[in-house]
Amino acid sequence: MFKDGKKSNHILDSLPAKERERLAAYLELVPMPLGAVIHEAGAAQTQVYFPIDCVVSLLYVLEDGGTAEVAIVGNDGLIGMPVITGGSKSSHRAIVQAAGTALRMQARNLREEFERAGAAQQILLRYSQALMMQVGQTAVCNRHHNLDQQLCRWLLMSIDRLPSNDLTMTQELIANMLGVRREGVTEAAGKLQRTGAIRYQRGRITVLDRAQLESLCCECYEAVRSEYMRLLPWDTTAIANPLEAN
Amino acid sequence: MFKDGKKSNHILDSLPAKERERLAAYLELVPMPLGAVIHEAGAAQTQVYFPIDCVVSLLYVLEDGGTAEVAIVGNDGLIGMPVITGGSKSSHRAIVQAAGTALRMQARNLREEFERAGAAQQILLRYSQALMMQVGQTAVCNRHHNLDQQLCRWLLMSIDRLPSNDLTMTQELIANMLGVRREGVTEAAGKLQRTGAIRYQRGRITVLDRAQLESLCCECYEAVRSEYMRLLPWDTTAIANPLEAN
DNA sequence: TTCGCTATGTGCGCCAACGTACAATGCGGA
DNA sequence: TCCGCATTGTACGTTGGCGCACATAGCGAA
Repeated sequence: MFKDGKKSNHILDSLPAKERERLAAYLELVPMPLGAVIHEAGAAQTQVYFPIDCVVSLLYVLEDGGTAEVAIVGNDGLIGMPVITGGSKSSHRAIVQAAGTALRMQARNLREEFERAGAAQQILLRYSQALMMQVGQTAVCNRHHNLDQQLCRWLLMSIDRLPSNDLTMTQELIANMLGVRREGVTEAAGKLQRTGAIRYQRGRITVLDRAQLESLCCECYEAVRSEYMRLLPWDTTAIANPLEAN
Repeated sequence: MFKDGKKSNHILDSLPAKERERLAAYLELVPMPLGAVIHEAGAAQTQVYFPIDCVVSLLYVLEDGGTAEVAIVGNDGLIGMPVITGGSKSSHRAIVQAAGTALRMQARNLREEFERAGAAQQILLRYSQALMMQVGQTAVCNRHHNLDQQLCRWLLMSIDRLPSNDLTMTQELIANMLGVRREGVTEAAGKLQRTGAIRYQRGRITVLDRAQLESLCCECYEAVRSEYMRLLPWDTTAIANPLEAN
């Protein structure tokens, strides 16, 4: 779905040629190393990032140090919505969960493009709705679904945004994202490995049987996926007139 | 905080006189009866609502009928963000949790005002950021905090958006909102009643000791409250130049 | 090769919330 | 006044995830 072989960002790809070229002048390809904190919670965001082949998590950090992921962003979106919405700061830490590259630009340049009220504005607004839905689904999933299901959802959402089926990620880090114990992840991942759905060795996870993950997963994965497809049909033929595509 | 004695909606109040008058022509005062479904999940939203003295919940309904609230909206916000963001439909059911009144207008009229790119656009975008933060905090809270804490948060958020400290609400309905068992709410509410924080009788809850609720509550309540204050300083003196108020 | 560190495996008691069942209570209408 | 129903109270076994403790196993540097 999000995985398309092309190394690009769907938000940028969806723009008409003129807008895309205008933004291209500001864009800079930057490496996104594993674990890098792209934006700290509460800090003003001066730059925005369009992931190409990396995955970034939006994480909330509690006073006691506990963490919980509220959303995953890959080449389907961008990091830096508060730049658009005007609040400038976010309450969430943006941290690189899978290394790769992204296109970066100054926040003010994106803000200017948004204010032109063209296709970019339309697409950015739709993305904000998609992101809101994803965050809401995280809330629902946290309430109602068990760790096994949530791990499947998380794995699927992650590899959907990456060029391969491999993740470089320890169980400890996955536990931080899901806001659960590391031992719980070990147990859930062990089940998946025994049934052949995944394989893992010391910080490297490979999804072997995607269909099995989908069948074990809760409905949240598909709900978010289909809402992203509805709101952001990044297939360029479908985006011709996004307003009709609702 | 949100509770100010005035019967009004903070989004509308924050608008400069010209914008407010322009919108006033489209606004219609409507009753919001308890339990009314203002918008069903997946249906196109043709009207938007600015609550005055009612509270509306955004609820996600799972395939098995389970529910979970993702956000609470009162006179601090509006129902109908998808109208602005362009997706038109929402995945959440909007249901009246506390009866009262709201101002209603046609979606297209709000959309037009948004497209003028004036103060209304700025405020609506900031509201979308505040709402996003609230939804994210629901996710975090669902993951890390127990029912006692969540009930306190829920009660505080609700009465903050109402003119009095009374709620007409059965424990059964609260359980639906929090996505937990009714018996669990009975137990948690029983504790609060024994310590004198609240009083309740058959579908009517009165908050007696707000400070006690705050002390029993998790950090999520205050985190959301302060983010709303930062993004939407609806005190008209503070809103004079919202862009500087970030 | 060996050592040291990081990652994973496993076991245990504990607790919050669950599902279920049923009792008690109070409000409103006949 | 009394009945019926919605609401609240209580109990009991089950379960998923927690906190803790410690064992095992790979990988990389010396």
